[in-house]
This record gives sequence, structure tokens and C-alpha cells, in this order.
Amino acid sequence: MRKPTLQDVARTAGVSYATADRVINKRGGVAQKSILRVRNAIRDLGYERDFHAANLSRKRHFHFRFVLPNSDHSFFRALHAAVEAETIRQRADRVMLSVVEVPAHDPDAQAAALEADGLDCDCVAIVATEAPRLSAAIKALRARGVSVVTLVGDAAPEFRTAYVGIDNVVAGRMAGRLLRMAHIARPGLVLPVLGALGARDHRERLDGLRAVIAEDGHAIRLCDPIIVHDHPEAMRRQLAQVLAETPSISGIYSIGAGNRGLLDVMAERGSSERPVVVLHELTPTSRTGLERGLIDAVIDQKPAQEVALTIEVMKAIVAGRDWRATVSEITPAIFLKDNLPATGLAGESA
Amino acid sequence: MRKPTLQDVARTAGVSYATADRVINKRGGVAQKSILRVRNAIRDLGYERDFHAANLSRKRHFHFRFVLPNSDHSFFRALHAAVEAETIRQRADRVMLSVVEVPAHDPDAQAAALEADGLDCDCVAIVATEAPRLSAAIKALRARGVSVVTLVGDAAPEFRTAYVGIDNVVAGRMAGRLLRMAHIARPGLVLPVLGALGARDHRERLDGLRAVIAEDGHAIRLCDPIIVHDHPEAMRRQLAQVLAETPSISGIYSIGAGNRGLLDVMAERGSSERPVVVLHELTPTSRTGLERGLIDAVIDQKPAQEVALTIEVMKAIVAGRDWRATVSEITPAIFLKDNLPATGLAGESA
DNA sequence: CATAAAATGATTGACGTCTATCATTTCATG
DNA sequence: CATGAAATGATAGACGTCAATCATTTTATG
Repeated sequence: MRKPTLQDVARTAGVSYATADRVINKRGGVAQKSILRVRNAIRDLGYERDFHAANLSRKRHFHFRFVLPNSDHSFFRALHAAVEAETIRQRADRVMLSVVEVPAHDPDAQAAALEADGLDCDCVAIVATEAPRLSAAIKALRARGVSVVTLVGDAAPEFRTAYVGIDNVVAGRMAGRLLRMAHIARPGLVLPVLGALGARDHRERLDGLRAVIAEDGHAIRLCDPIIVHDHPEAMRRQLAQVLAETPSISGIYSIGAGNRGLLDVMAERGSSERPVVVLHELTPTSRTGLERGLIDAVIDQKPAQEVALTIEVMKAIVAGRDWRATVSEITPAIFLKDNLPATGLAGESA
Repeated sequence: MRKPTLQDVARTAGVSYATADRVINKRGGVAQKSILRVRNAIRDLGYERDFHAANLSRKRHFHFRFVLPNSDHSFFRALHAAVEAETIRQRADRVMLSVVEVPAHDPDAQAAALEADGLDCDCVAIVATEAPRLSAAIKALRARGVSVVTLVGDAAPEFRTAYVGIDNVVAGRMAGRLLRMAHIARPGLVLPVLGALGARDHRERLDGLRAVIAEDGHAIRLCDPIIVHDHPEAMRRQLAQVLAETPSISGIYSIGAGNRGLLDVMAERGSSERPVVVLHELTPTSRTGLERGLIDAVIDQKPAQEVALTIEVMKAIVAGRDWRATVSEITPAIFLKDNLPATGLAGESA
């Protein structure tokens, strides 16, 4: 009844432990017929290697490095915190995590970080910004045998091994869908608020929004987006101005950061008079906004889960397993006033 | 630089391995001052016991049993599938999972299942239905040293050790919030559709809905709920009738199952003419409904995650750890047409 | 059939922990 | 200071695997 060991396999295959070991560890020098007998025994017994014992014996340990933006935006802090949290639990599995901080949205700094180290770790995860120099750095790392996983932001699809993150077009579509629900049987005017114009993820979200709104036919129109550079101050100023100029705005989709400014503007209005607001990332700010009824919905990419999943993918990569089996894509979550998770990291791991 | 072992701890504490071992395994017979020295060494070195090596040595293995409804409702099948999926990965951690099926909503059968076995397993998880007999069975099991975890459905809060599942009041509130979003600047009439009247989870969801709708003031009214006993046929018949009698119904909240019937009724209408629909659990049926635009939102309790979390809690319980540290509550998810996860089990694990 | 090459068996010492046993040292107490 | 109890040390075998060595058997080849 107990779990079979390699000893059991060897016995039922009629070979020695050494031969069975040669087979499962592909050491070579084994006759074809012996290989088959061992394989059959493995199948018949339902043998599975005890990975923990194996790792113990191998004294294998991995070093994974996270290259994260040093931005003080809440989302990135949450990412950072998630890595810290995982550091502890992963230690039990013999994997060490370390974090390098680089200036946000600075591909050159990112590339420099990859070029600087890379020798002393087995796999790198990076919040990437698209740029030729970064692509080159990723390619070079890969040539040195260090795989790169992008998370949250993707880059160099030909060279990085995997991407963990949400589909930003989907995220934009979700926002559009919510805004459509809020405009049933009435016309509307929706204002998209962009962070950076160049950022691909922001463009994708905008595309998603446009697609879903277009499907609605004619009742909802879109304003020209305003660009606030992820800054609360710019958000406050520009948003107040646009709302004053165009009082018919009935919905806002804030695609990037700087939402503290948005909350301020909403707080100045009667809550029944304000437009419907959808924005991104569950942060202390957006949480407050929901609780106070200043905004309606938050689309969240679950940073803790993203980090956990990234680590699983990295493990699969360095173990030579097919990491695609591991990737259950990150589905963005929707938070309303009523389903806010308990404070603390909502680190649903598992 | 490598992870310290108990040998290292003993050395820096200036005691023998045996004494360090006596301390961390609480075997007694150690002088207070030695205990302190070992504790300090553990702290200074940041020693953490290698659980895998420990389990290997102990040849500890656990047997957890799931008592699940044998209902063929998709949700329960998903639960069942999630347990199967976990069975494989948990084997690596020396825990065996087994499933017992009992008739749905039958507390006596549930109690019988608990009374029958219970001897050959270390912890039981059960989708519970409230009833005195079941409470007694859970109490008896506990007396025999077998902890019971309820999942999805709770019962006997005094006797079961933990509950893993969603807060159904929250779920109802979420539905209410979505329906409010769909009634901005227009009046509405919302029809709640109940499964069983007696089921506590359904009552709680209805309470949540009522609370949020009431906060809205006056614009939205609630119809008297109809009760369809989770049956597609009853759903189809009754729903068609009520909608015919009361054409002003602008929103539907289906609290239980039988939603195939609901889809049929919606399909007969023009998609622009139908009420807004919110229902529960992402199943093939509800998925189809979203894809075809027959319904608007699905509130899902993520069965795969519930199962994974249940197992974590059970592990913590039998290991004598504080399982409360493990429980990150299950936050219900919202699915729209646009964020449907790839088919297959959306098993976001570990 | 002799010989080399290939395949196999047997065994050993790790890895970090648990559990147990037995010998030795330290301590309090009369 | 003698005595027994308490505390400590030392050590060994297991858990399931890896990695290596060396001896032995089987097989192919001329």
C-alpha cells in the first residue's frame, strides 16, 4: 500500500537498483530490453520519484533573481512584498530568491542589471519594458544558459522563455464591459485616462476598451484620452478641467496609475453625480475609493499570484520540465466595494 | 552561505546534536539554560527545519478524506475534479487523498459517511448541510481525534475545526452591486431566483442582495423570489411565466443552480430586450451563457482554489500548526464575457 | 574460442532529520 | 563526599535518492 520506491521498481523489473537508477537518471550504458523492463515496472507500480529525497541527495539549490522597478507605486510595492513573502516559503524547497531594483520604465537600467549579474543565478524574472537594448541583454543571458521570464510587462518575445502576467487587451475589454453594464438603456460618454502614451500595456488596454465599446453600437461614445503620466497631480488638474469642459462625461476608465488624484476629483462631487469609474490594481488608494463609494470597480492582476506563478514557471524551466504545463494564465480579477479581501497581502498561494 | 542544519545549530550553541534535537522536538530532559542557548543559536543562524528531510525520516504520511455530494451539478463535478487533480501533486508531499460520495443535501447520509470510516484517515473535509445528526457525527469524530473541515457548505461551527468557502452574504452583495451598476439613472425591478428555500447559503445570498439594493434608496425594487429547486425545467417554466406576467423585470439574480433553463428563456428574447442577469458558478452552462451574451456576470467561488486551500488547512491542522495563518479567505471572483479563463480546470495552484 | 566491449550488480557515503540506546558527566541532597 | 537523579554526549540505523566506484557477468566480434 505504501508508495513504491526505486528499490521496488528494480525488484519487480528483475534488475539491480543500480540499473534502475541508470534508467531513470539517463546515465546510459543500459541494454534496451532492461530499459523497457524498468519502464514497465515503473508503469505497473505507478512509481513516482520522490523529488524531496532526490533534491536532498543532490543538494540542489536554485537562485532566482527578480529585477523589479524601484518605483514607489503601490502596485510595485505589492509585487516586491509578494517576492519577500515567497522568499520564506521557497527556502523550504531549496530555492533562494533575490531582488534587484532598477529605475522604472528604464530599459537601459534593466539591461544593465541583466548584464551585471546573471552569473550567480539560475533564472531571472524581470518586469520588462520593450527596447532593443533589453532584448539584446536577454538574448545574451540566454546564450549564457540563464533563462529569462518576463512578468507584468513583456519584452523580447523571441528571447525570453516565458511571460507571466495578464492579457492587457482582456483587461481593457473587462473595463469596457463594466462600463457598458453601467450604460444600459442610456447614452454615455466615456473618458479614457492614459498613463504613458508609449507603454504597450496601456495601448492594449485602450484597444480592448475600444473594441467592446464599439460592439455596443452607438449609445456610448469615447472621448479622446487624456494623458496624466501616472501622476496624481496631473490627474487631478487635467481631469478636473476635462470634466468641467465636458459635463456629459458619464464614465471614466483610468488605465494607469496616479489615481489618488482621481479620487480627489470624485470626492468633490456628490456621489450620485459622479461618472462611473473603473480603474486598475487594488492598492490602498483604490481600496479606499471603493470603500468610500468614489469609484465603482477595480481590475486587479493579483501580484501575489503573479509572483507565485512566476516562481513555479522558473522551477519548471530549470528542472527541464515543460513549463507550459504549469502556466495557468492569470485572469484579472474584479473588485467591487463588497468583495474586498481582508487587508494584508491577499496572497492566495498554494 | 548555505542553509544551516541542526548540526550547525548544535555547534554554535555549544551543545551536542542530541541536545539540540531534544530541544526542537520537545523531548524534554533538557536544562533551561541549554534550551535558551539552542533557541538563541536558532535565531542567530536563522535556522529552519528542513521539513522534507524531516518527513522523509519520519515516514509520515497523511490520509485526508473528502466527503462530496454525488450530484451531477457541474459545480460539484468541478469540485470532484479539483480533488483528483490535487491527489497527484499532493502525493509528492506524502499526503493521500480519497473521496467518498454521498447523496447531495442529505445530512443523514453525510453523517453516516463520517461514522463509517474516520478511523483510517487523519482529517476529513465535507461539503456540509446543517442538521443535528451531522453535528453529532462531527463531534464524535473530533472526540476520536479526527478533525473535520467544512467546505463550500458549513455546519456545526462549534465542532468542525475550520470552514473553507466564500462568505455568501458577500456573494449576494456583489450580485446586488452589479445589478445596481446596471440600473444607474433608471428604475428597475429585480427578480431573485432561489434554489432551495431552506438552504442557508441561498438565504444568505438573498440577504446580501437585499442589503445592497436597499442602500440604493428607491430606484430598484425587488420582486418576491421564485423557487425553482435547482431544476432547469422548473426554472424554465416559472421564469417564463413570471417574465410574461411582469414585463418590467429588468434584472435577475439566480442564486442557485438550474441555469440551463434560464439560458433557454433568455435565448428566446432579443439580447437587447432581456433583463440583466447575474448568476453563480462558472460551469459549461454559465460559460456558454456569457459567450453568447445571454447573461452578464457570473460569481464564482473558484472550486479548485477551495480544494487547494482546504488541503493546506488540513495539513496545518494535523501538523499542529495554526491553520488560521494559512487561511487566506476565498474571495468570490467575477467573470464577464471577456475574462473567461482558458478551458480546462482553471486550477491556479500553488 | 579468445578477447574486448558492453552491461549489470553490489556497495558506499552523502543529504538533513528522526528515534533510539547507552555511556558519561553534572548536579542537588543528605 | 557518596549517591541517585538529571542532563548531556556519542553514535547508529533508517528514510529515498544521487553519484560514484569496482567487480562481475553477458554479449558481440574476429
